Amino acid sequence: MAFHKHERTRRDHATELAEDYVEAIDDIITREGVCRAVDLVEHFQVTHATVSNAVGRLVRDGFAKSEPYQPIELTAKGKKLASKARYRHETVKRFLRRLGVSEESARIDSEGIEHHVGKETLDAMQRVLTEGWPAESESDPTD
Amino acid sequence: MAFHKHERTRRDHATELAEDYVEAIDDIITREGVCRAVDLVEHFQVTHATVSNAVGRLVRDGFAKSEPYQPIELTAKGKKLASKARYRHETVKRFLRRLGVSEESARIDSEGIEHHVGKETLDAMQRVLTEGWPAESESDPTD
DNA sequence: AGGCTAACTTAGCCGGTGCTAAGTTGTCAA
DNA sequence: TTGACAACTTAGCACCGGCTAAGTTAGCCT
Repeated sequence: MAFHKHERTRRDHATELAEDYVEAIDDIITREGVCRAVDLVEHFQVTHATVSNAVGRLVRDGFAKSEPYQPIELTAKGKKLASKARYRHETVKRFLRRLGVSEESARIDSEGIEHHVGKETLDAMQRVLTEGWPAESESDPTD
Repeated sequence: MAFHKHERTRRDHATELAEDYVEAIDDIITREGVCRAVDLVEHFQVTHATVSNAVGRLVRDGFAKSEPYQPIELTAKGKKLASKARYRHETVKRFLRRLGVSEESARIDSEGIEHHVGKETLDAMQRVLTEGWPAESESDPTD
């Protein structure tokens, strides 16, 4: 076990914003061709100043490239993080839909949940989506 | 819908720490009789100063009572939040276990996830725990 | 060319959550 | 009783992620 009891949760928080941003940037580039700061302002409903700071951190951490007044681009590292985040996001959301949760709730909850889902949980959700629900068992799981 | 696209997630973050703390305090009181700051230091693996700050915020926000060098107590409001948090935590964790996730992963992931689970999702998880998996359906959910 | 407007940046503030270092208080044992 | 140690608080720092206000730049229209 590489983490203390709560270290994972704290580490998640540190990268949450970065994940949300690269995911949004990637989506916007796909949809619009390029991503401007103003698109992120719209998407996250925050001010230009906030976006500017956040993008600055992305650049500092090697996730994005940004020249003043130019569209924002993702580095290879950023693209990789974006696709991982989107996969998680989509999987969680589709799983919640399958669980019977409404589109609206699934959208909202999956945004919060996606950052806290480890590989094992994600795989279990994916398995449900491709193979259906696990067998009912009354007692002691073995793992 | 009362929330902007990302407002819920942001609002969740604001209360996360409070929830984690009241939940821990409640657990420790149940287990040990009283809860001292040093117990929280141990539990969260942070310094005394950090705990002191955090408890100060709990007191300020009406969740806890604290006199210097005395055990920490929860207000009615704090107890209510604690039991709500614990219910969510337990439900999420048991649900993950049922999904086939290991004890270790369920423990870690449920800590992160519990704060982002809305009523509808929580109810759906609870339903699985009491009534088993929902029916398989191939197409268009209606809600 | 000049000027307007929208987009963007920068500076400075706040609160939250972490830290270290230093000071205070309570308690127990000698 | 007093001295040592553990528990706790306080002060001060840093970073994050919001904000407002003010300044800068790009692009377009006349």
